[in-house]
Amino acid sequence: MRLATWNVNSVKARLPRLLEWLDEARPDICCLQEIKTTTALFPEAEVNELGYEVAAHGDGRWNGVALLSSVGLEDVSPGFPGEPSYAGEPDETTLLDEPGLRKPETRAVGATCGGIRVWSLYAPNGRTPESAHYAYKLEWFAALRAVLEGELRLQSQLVACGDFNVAPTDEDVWDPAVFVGSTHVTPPERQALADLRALGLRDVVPTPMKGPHPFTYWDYRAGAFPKDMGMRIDLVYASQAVADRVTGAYVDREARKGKGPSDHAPVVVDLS
DNA sequence: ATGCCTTATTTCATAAGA
Repeated sequence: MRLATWNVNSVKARLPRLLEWLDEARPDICCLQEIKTTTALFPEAEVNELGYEVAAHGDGRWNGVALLSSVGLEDVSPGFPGEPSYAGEPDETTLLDEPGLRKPETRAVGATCGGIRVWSLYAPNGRTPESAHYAYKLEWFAALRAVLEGELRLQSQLVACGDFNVAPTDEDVWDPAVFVGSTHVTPPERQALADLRALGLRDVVPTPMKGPHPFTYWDYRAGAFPKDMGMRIDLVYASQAVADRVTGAYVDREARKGKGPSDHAPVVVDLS
């Protein structure tokens, strides 16, 4: 079985690249992040053509996640219980469940696919450590941890993957000096990842197809990709039972090349 | 060659990304 996760940075803008990649890499389960469209406007028919069922969860311009599966898609969960809402100042665009109660952003979708509980996750960015967005990011990880802890009691086959927006170690950024004082590398963010691993989740570190670091993201600007100025922020956190099945994992950096790429590359994991 | 930002929307400017 082949599992993949990819922050596509708009499923509409990336549709030709996405379809081409799915056809070539043939993952059985594919987690997508930053679809940047609504659930209703997800290009479901095009993906169905390739043999995938779709669970999309998006609300418009920002964020949005999806799960594609050719091995079944059951017990779909758009978002998770206790998922916090952004804690900053609301404005006229803020989505409300009811007056005064904000809806969570569309950052998680879970489903059971081929006997594995799978989560496609897009963690908040955090912006700056002083920002309300940063506190929200840490709250979001804490709420996620609680949900995964509960699910792991019932389901040994589980994988939480996606864009975690945290580089686990200094080895996972191209130049740690550049990130001093920035989000993605602070001790509390790294502790949030450590708290997930403490549940028994294993970081499935992929092989970089070139260079020493398995980076998954390179900024569009300043020629970051050809210079390999990247970060490893797209992660596959697998339960021990899934980790025991891993036969290989790699970053498909070919997908970051050429015309109209996402700024993230897919992470591909093969399971026995 | 891997090649110097991109996306959707409140569009001819802005906010956000990490």
